[in-house]
Amino acid sequence: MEKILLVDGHSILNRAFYGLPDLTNSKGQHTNAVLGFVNIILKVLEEEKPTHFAVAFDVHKKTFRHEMFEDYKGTRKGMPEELRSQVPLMKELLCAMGVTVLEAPGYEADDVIGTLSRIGERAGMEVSVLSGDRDLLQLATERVLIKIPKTKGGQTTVENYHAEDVVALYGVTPMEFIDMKGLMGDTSDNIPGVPGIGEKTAGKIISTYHTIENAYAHVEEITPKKAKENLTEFYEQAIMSKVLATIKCDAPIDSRLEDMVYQDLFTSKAYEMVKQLELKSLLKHFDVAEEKVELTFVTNLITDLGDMEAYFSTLMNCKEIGVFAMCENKEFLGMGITRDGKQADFIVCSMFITEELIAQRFMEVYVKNPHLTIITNDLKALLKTLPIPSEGRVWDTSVAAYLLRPLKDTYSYDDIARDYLGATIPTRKELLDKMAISVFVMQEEKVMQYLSYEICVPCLAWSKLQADLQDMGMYELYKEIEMPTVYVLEHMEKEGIRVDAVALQEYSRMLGEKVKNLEEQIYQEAGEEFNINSPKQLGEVLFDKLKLPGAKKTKTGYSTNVDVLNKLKNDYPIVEHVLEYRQVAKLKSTYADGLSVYIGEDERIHGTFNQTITATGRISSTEPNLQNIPMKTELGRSIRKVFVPKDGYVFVDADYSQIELRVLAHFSEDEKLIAAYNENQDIHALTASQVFGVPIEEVDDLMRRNAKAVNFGIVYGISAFGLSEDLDISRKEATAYIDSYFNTYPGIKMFLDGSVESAKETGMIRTMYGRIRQIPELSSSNFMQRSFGERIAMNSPIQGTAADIIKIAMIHVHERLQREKLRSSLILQIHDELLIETHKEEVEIVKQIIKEEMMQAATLSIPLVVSVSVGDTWYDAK
DNA sequence: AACCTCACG
DNA sequence: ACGTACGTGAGGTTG
Repeated sequence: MEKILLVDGHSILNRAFYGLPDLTNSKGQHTNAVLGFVNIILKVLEEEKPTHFAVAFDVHKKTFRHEMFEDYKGTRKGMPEELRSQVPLMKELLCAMGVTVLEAPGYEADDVIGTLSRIGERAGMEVSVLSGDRDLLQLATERVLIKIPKTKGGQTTVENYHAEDVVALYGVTPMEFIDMKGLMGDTSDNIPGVPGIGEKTAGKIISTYHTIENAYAHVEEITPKKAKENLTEFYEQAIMSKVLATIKCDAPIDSRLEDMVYQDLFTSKAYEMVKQLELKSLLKHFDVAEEKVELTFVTNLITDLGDMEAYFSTLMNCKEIGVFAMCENKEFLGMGITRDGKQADFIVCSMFITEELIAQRFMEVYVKNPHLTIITNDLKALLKTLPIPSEGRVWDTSVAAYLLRPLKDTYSYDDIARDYLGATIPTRKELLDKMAISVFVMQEEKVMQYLSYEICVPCLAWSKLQADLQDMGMYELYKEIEMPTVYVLEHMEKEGIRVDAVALQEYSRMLGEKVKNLEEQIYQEAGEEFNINSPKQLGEVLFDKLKLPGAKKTKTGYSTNVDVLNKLKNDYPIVEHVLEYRQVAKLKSTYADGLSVYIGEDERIHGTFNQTITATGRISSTEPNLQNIPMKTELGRSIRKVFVPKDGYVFVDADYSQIELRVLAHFSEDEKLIAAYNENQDIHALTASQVFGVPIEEVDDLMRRNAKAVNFGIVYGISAFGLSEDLDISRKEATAYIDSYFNTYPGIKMFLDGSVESAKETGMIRTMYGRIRQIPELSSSNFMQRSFGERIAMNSPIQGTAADIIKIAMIHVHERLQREKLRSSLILQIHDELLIETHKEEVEIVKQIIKEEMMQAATLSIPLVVSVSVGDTWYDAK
């Protein structure tokens, strides 16, 4: 028998939207509702196996119902933008899938579905209706099945209702269901009903009298009294409500049933759209032979010395090869190479095939074959064993993928394969779990599969990545800034920084003593022993037991952070001691003890610098983090005394003066700010003078401090709230500061507004050197999310450009130190600061180089100012 | 694993 | 009315 499935488009899309977490593609388009919709209909199609299929949508135009109630459906006009933008996409995708999309001007989707269900019934079909809206239950008959999806514990199940099921559940027939609703009303649909009659009373009345009219005829018999009175008084309204609640079954339908024949949804048109939307999980449904990427590789083990020699000679004729250093726990096990992206060759280390030999042979080939291009997904790792010189013939796919989508958290081969080859392949974890790679397991199927992926995926994906970089105008950024940066970071990691382990231990011991004393004192003041490190226990002691004022709540309990405690510390000694305890404990655990475990045999710490982490283009530092070594307090700062150069060397440290504000001055072309920088004025004092309207010589410390906070706030994407929190002033005052600031520097206001505006248009921001960052938050309907997006749009071009500039400086400094054959080395980058371990004989030249290269890294409309200092420890070199 | 707190730019 | 300053990483507690 023929069967038609009718879907209530808006209600299902709505359910999908609220049922799924937000999902955004790389262009900033929200896609969660579309994905959820498709998943629901696929499930139902599978269940129902209909012969005909159509989806109905409301036309967003006033219907006659609006004329009766002006605010009718008022609740729906609040549809969030993230959902609204998905409605046309959904219709388009359905059309691409060959599904009939029904809309009737002046009629709700309900009416269209009602009409079609009657047409289907009359044509002798079975009818199934899928909707999230229980109103549709009135359409149920013996032949019309209403299906309502329900989410239970993350699983979507569908409830099915024929006429008898409606009777069983509500005690009324589907037709009576309308009358029932006429009585009880429905706030979400703005159907008034009769006051004082809810679901229970309505059910009782209708199951007895079957219609509102009949109930009215017997109104004297109705109980309770209240219902009787109200029905009498509001009878007209009840009848009107019934009309409103009635789904009309006479809507004009353009399409014919024959047009609604259900056929294969996975057309090539739909495939294109799903790909555009980046709904990866749907791609598997498409059977597009040429597009469906099957990634399987031939593997080949090379364990014989002669075979290796022969293999390397074949590389003399190669153009592009994929390379992977097979390592485990910093031990080199062999080299993986692919010449065509189809076969993965493993050169395995042994007694005869040593790491050095592989590296030597490989380098020979690289030098002799100038057409050879090397592609890898982690160049910095590869360079640890293969010191390939940077000649513009080496490409890192993870860095390329990072530039294209800097918000992703990983760029593993499986990410690259999915995003650039359209292939879903198992991750390392899925293949190996916790298994370690060794030469002994290298012949195991899964290990070989894993290695093949690492070797071949970058090789296959490179052309697409390169094209995308070019399309996005980032190829130069990639080639001239990001790739050279890989080499500098690798160099810094290899060099490391020397730490005096004995001095560090002494520092830790000293801190330990302080911690002990503070602990005892705090216990005494609290009258009990508790875990001071536990915000929960601390909060209870301070605010419950000792009844201190100013308790602020977090999600889980009292807030005990510095801002809260600082306000109390002058009145309560215990609070001051807790603050001191916190500071000392942090120094001991994170820095003194935390750092000591990283000191290697060579007395040095070799941290990791990450290039594909931050959203803005900055570098990050891990294991340990060398970019957050204390500086602000003397006790903390003194840890820098244990960072020492090797014998015969000193530290030369250079940092940019206010690079972000200078970038802002350049971008905004604000005359006053530019003039101030050109005259090398004290920018915070000047800002204070302008904002507070006093002559510059009368600016006091507090005014300058406040102005400085405003300047910072501007760079962060100013908000009155943030500034008021930071300065502990009222919102009103903060607003006044900001207004005054923008009056002083109108160019800045123009620039920041322009940044937000263009970000809203394009969904992304761009730095001076073309780096992008997508900002999906900008299209959020949530005020907080959207405001966050706006602040990102103001801050990221500035922070990102500063990050670009220091990368350029690093590259130039490093190259000059190398080119001039100096013994000095760049060893740290802390966002606007570079640290060079400098041979004592090279101090002057290094000072000159670093200053010059940092200043000249970018040409802005104002000078880049760099301050340089020299010292025997990092502490002294600041 | 999530949360809080705090170190840096 | 909403409730945050931008970008990070690490250690500790808690469930």
